[in-house]
Amino acid sequence: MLRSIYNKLYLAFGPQYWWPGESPFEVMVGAILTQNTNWANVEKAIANLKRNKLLEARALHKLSHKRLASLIKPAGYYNIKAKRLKNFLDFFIGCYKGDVKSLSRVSLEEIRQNLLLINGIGPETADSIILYALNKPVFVIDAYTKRMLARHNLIPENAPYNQVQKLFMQKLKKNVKLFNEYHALIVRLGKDYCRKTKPRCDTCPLKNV
DNA sequence: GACCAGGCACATC
DNA sequence: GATGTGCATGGT
Repeated sequence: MLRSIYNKLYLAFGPQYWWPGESPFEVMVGAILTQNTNWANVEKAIANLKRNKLLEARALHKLSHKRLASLIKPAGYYNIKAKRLKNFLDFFIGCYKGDVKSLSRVSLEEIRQNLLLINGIGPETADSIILYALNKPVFVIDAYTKRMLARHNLIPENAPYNQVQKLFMQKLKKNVKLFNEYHALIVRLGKDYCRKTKPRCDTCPLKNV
């Protein structure tokens, strides 16, 4: 079932070329900034950082809370996200010197555990970083994923993150490319068809699933 | 003007 | 363990 959903989505939408970011560090920052926020707003915040040449771990870490918050303002929740970025950078620089390669050497399980200890990084943000910045095979679950499965009666509306994740990871081959594309396709589906209100089920590629 | 967006932590019961 | 609330901008 999950495989045939993937096939239908890929057929309908084609490759999505995720994550929309130029470097692993940009992906990490974007993963935090996009929490409960429209991606277009995140892009504005990231553009502000780029314009000031601050899309780099140490440079970002040095900023005052006030400065960082004002730069990421378009992404919303800017005070709390400034703290969350700082918390992540404390870890990333403190333990790995802000070096993606050294973080990548650690096992998926250990990275995930450590990311989840950071205040402000929950399962979706951790898994997005692991999959899209570090290219390790973990499946990212988000609101769209749950909504899609719930609307097809494959999970209850309020199914917990880990349970839904297990569903995908047990049924699919643990493959970075597949996990990358699948989650991106679900987001695409969610934006175009599986919205919270006014879903467009009549023309949805999963209409007969 | 209401509603929503690629969550998460924390308070309260 | 479940349920509710704050955090905030910008597009539809």
